[in-house]
Amino acid sequence: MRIGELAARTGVPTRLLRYYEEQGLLAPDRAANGYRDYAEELVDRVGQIRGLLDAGLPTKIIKQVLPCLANPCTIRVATAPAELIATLERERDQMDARITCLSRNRDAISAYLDTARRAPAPRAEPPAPAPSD
Amino acid sequence: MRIGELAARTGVPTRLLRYYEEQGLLAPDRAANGYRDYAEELVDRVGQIRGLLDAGLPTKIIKQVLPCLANPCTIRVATAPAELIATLERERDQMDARITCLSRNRDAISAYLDTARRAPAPRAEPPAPAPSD
DNA sequence: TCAAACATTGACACTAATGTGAAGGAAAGG
DNA sequence: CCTTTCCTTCACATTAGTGTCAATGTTTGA
Repeated sequence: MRIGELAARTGVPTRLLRYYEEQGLLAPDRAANGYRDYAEELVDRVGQIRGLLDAGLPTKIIKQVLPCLANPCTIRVATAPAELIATLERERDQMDARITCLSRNRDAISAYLDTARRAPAPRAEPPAPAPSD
Repeated sequence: MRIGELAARTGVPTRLLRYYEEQGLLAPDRAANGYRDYAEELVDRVGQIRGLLDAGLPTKIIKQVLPCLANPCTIRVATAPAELIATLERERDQMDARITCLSRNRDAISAYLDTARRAPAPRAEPPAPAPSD
């Protein structure tokens, strides 16, 4: 499919799809006229890119991670030198840390919301600057 | 304590501590000479800020979230108008999505690492361009 | 067939957010 | 006095994402 259709199906602007390609995250074929030609599975790929970016991973890392996640069944072990393994391990550990931090804070927010909902929302008061507790 | 000590204890450069203050995430007192005077609990606060930033939350949101998470025991319900509640709910949902995405991909990476480790790391081969499966 | 309407291309520049570097000056303390 | 720490301020770096332009390709309808 061409870039317009992919944009429509993923909700990602054409401009951004070209940007991702520039960053090495996508590598569509080219038609004879120079138009990009996206394979069907790139629809999912774009979603995955969006998710990872939104999760805080930089494009440089996503570029390294994507090839390992593209075909879950056909993992390309052959393309994994020790260097990449190390990068992935580092990244996985960072993701673990991120998940932990996010979970903790999400729980804290949830707890706050629970408490706040129990009390009636008052008219806005001046922010209490750390009550002496 | 002064900015240098806080930087030493948190590992966050003084420059960045001033930046966070500029963004409204920290509001240390000032000594007579103009020096910033950080309270003890701001050590933890800085750690929390770093975690949230690394988790992908923008400073603008952290600024709203922090007051609710600062004193887990002394939650300031009074300062939570409906608007803030809505913001927090939105943010919590986004954090949920982020956590889900991160977890999924972390698991995928882990699975890849497991497989890759089972096979000997070969000399780098040309990247297999999506084998037909 | 011709032309208007629309999609795609590369390219340059720009914004917003996070983070750094460095200059120039003032305060603290030996 | 001299060094260290701190102050403000301006500028810069990086990353993700957008705006826009002129040129070319495609589609469609008169």
